[in-house]
Amino acid sequence: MRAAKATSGNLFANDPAFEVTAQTVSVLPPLPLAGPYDYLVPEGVSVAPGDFVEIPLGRQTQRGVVWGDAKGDVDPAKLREIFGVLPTPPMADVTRKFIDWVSAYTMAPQGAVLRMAMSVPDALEAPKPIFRFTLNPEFDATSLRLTPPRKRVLAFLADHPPMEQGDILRETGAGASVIKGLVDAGAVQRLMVSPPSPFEAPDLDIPRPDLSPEQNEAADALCARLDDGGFSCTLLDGVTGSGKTEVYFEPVRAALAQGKQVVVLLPEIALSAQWLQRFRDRFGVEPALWHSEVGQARRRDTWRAVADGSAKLVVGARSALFLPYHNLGLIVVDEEHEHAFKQEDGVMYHARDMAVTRAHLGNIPIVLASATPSLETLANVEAGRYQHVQLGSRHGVAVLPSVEIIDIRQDKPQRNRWITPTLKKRLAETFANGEQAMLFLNRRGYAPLTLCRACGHRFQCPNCTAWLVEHRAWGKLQCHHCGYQAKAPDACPSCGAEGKLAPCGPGVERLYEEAVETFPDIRVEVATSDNIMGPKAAAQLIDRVHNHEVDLLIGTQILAKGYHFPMLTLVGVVDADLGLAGGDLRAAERSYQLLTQVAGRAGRGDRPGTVMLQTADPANRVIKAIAAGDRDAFNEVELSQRMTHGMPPHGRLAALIISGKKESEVDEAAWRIGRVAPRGDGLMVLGPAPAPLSLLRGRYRRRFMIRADKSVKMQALIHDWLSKVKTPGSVRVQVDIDPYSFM
DNA sequence: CGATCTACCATC
DNA sequence: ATGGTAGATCGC
Repeated sequence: MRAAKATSGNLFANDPAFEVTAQTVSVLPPLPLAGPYDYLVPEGVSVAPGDFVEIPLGRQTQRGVVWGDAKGDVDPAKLREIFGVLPTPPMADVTRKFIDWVSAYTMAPQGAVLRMAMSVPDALEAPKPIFRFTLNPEFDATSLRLTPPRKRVLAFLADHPPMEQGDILRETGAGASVIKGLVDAGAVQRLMVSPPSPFEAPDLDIPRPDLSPEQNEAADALCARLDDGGFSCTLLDGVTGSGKTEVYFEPVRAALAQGKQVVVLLPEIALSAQWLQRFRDRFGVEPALWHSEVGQARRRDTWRAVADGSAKLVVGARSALFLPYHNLGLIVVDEEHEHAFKQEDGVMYHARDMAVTRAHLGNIPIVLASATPSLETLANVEAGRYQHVQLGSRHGVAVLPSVEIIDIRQDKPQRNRWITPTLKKRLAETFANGEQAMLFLNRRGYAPLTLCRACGHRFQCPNCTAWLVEHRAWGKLQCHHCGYQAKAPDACPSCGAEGKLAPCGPGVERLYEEAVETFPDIRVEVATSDNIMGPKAAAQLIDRVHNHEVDLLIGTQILAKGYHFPMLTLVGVVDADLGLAGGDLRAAERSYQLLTQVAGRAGRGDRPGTVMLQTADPANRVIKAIAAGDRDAFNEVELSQRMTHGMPPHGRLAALIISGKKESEVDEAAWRIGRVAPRGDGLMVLGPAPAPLSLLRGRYRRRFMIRADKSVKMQALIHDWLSKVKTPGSVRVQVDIDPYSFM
């Protein structure tokens, strides 16, 4: 506990109804309560907003953050005293404002948002001190019995700064008892020091790498935004391979040179080993990483180092936005169009949008980078709210791949085969030239559906409205929504027929089988989230492809990320139509982005690349736009379609998800909510409808969709709506502002 | 009829 | 989140 500071005012001082002498404050614990609670501050202790405090709550001890003045809306007799102030640097004002803003926007309780900023309870404890040893200058050595180990230790300490025990032992070969003996004798002093930050300061003297004139111009433009000071949002827009990363490293360096902290948000950071290498090359150190795979102790150290300002550079997934920055000077959101930035459970927020708000509140610049910017961001550029920095050409000599369309209705693969004759021929040529190829199919497992040819039985997940996917490698049937697994049976569980179970449709495992059969002499590897787990596996795979130990890489969307394989010249998209169906608002946009990213894998070295799209609908506007390489045309059509339907970015969307274990209760609650649905101009409420996954993880689900004009106050509207209905506790009502998933 | 389970409610 | 409480359900 920290010692008391000077005392500040008293809230009830000017209210004659209360004779309260003690200071009172409101404290927010990281719990989904309605809001902060009021507490008394003990005599002699003073707290300020942002302080981390320990408080009694019910019969337990909780931690929370002093949020501000007491609200005074509860009986003063109920107030309890704060236990004390924790030895943690106080949370910055801007962080608290940000949490309030996110809470108001997402309609999640403030405490639920705070929980994301206090995700490491251990970090609030004082860090464990470490001990260092040095010579005692006042010690009279004449009476000391000098053994050889003692001599070595004393000599070592004489020409070194204070050292930790482990280092001394290693360097001198002495035992721990030698040091203890010297300390007891008074010859050596034990100093208690706070542990050094585990994060080295970035090296700002590494010169700017050789950038193209265009890259230099873009980098200077971004640095200028930083020099201007204040909030700005800039879209860094460049095709894959144009060197966006190296460009935004320059404003990062500039912000660091101002002594500020910087955060770079990446989607699926765990797999970006190549990005980290580029980072190391530019800044000479490891950044502070923040994502779900960082271990407990490292998390704690990182949280602390961010809070005390010693971690200057944070690279992380969306949750890194909620770290307790001390002095944040720049935010970068790379691959800003990625849907992985949208959190779909707990507090439902879009990290890119929240990042823009965070920059706004902090009065600092933010850079959004993408080769395929989201329509939302493009609309903001068009409206003049965001600035636009464009990188037109690929860096170095690489040229953009040519895109060819294969009409699978004309150019048919054999039965239960998925590679068309044309693609097969091109693959053969590629291997003959000693080059590499990639087949992209966004479907894990062997086959997406298994059915019985005798009785028509289909294997369905017991917890979800979804088919079980066969994973032949594991001998399992698996649900991709809830993780349910069952052993793949030989006989049909419905009719008992043996050997009648048939896989339907392709997955990457099945494609692998076909590839090996078709090209027996080439080396094929499969890459999906099932076998590439964590950064090490990803790095190893990248090495094997780089060293040309792999000729053909087959995989799902984890291959779409920005890996750089110079010898990869052919990309085959096995089913370009996947993801276009489904009636999802962003299906076309997402498909365009994904296929463009995949196409960007081809021909990044000095050899030109080719992308072949297999489709049953060559006239589709998404397919045509990719083939033509015409992003603007695609976006224009897509934006005008959204406009006519009042969809984002022109209008606003929200979803209500009503779920529970008992279907009848869920239906009842959904019906009652639907009965009092708001109506009005510029507003449309659809529902209740069974969600596409009407049963998910054992919970029945119904959905409402609210579409509103920009002028409608969506949150207030939903708040009023839901306050009119009381739903039983067994039914959960979730609000999803700006939904991305329509399942 | 007491033991156990569960829905609901409050926590400053 | 977490722990308490008042009914509901369970077991004998």
